[in-house]
Amino acid sequence: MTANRDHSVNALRQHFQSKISLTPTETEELLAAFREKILKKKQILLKPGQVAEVRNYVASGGLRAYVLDKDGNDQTIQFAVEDWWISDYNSYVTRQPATMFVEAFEDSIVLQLDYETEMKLKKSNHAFETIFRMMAERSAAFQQRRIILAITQSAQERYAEFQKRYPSLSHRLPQYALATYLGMTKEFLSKIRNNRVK
Amino acid sequence: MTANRDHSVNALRQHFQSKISLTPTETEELLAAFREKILKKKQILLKPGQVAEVRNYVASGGLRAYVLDKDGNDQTIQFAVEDWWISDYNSYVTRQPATMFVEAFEDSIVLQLDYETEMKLKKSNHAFETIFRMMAERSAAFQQRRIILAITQSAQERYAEFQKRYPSLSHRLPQYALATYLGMTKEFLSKIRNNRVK
DNA sequence: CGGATCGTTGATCAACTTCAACGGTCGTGG
DNA sequence: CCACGACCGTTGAAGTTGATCAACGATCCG
Repeated sequence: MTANRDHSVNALRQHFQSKISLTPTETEELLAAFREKILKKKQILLKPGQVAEVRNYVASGGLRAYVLDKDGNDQTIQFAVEDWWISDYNSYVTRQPATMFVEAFEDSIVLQLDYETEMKLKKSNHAFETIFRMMAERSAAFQQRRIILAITQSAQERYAEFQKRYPSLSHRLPQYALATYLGMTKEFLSKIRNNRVK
Repeated sequence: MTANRDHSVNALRQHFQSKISLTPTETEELLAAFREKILKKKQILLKPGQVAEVRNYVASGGLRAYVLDKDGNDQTIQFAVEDWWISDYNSYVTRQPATMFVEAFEDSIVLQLDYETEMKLKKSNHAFETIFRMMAERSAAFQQRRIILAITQSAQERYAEFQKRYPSLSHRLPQYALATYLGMTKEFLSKIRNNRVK
């Protein structure tokens, strides 16, 4: 649906414009490389074993990435809602098989950029290379902050911190997924939320 | 000492050559941007509150990055030995004050690249931009793997995994530092190592 | 040689998990 | 449009992992 795609692409245009200055021609060339994909809740974009062929910009809705631990429980590693990116980044970058699932937890619309196209863009234009460099830097810095939180804070502190930083998300995300993202069980998160922890 | 610097720079030259193909001229231009710094054990390169002005390539020795938690205990976030990089990456990239200490745990030699110089290099040459993009990508992918380990494994499994991946490091690092890196206390790591855990 | 630093060990304790049972809600097929 | 099952969150009891505390031993370095 074209109206749909226009709407999504406008969001992505805004996203890029807020990060770096591109000429109108460059901006449109970059945007033209993305393909829209519409997802139903529970729809899976990527499974372990597959190589992540695309990176996904979330135009609307929400997705999460998770792994299965040895007991078969899923452990959420990453969330993405509007204006965020998601993929098995390690797989996308190294071309190794993914270890994560990527799944929509709401009906969603994503804009996908595939690896080969991204490579060509980066090669063709210094400014594009800069954009992806900045995205990787932001991602690395973000993850490092997460590691610090995970190592230094208690379960309650991690939840409080998340609530403070993402007030709207803390209600919007499935609770079982948020719990494992924060490194605890769904039962314990439920107790924290209801002040039932000793 | 020039002989020293030659030796360090050779290591870094190797490092870059293994990653991307540069012309000899480009390689030397890049290497010339680094300054050697000699560190004694316990010497501190960066403290919280300062902006990280440089990224450090470890030519010899070993460093770690750590934060102080609310009880004043240090928690190791990152290690770097020969051929690795270290800094408060978040601070370096965002120009915000650091939250971490960066400290040598052995006598070390690092090659430092300061932020402004790096910016100029990246602007001046598409190939340099590519190098730093690749470094950021590797860093992001690495950290994501660490988050997965932290969330899905028990203390003993995390230690076993570390031992397997970095057999030499698991003996070389100060044990109290390795313990917090793996998200446990030094006492508990000691018990794991000596099979004293229940 | 002497003090500081680092690792070790055991006893106790706290944080968090596991397990099991239940209630509410949502969406899907009849 | 209703009914039923699946899914999700909640609660409490019991269990486990790993932290804390304290004391001691070893080692390193000045």
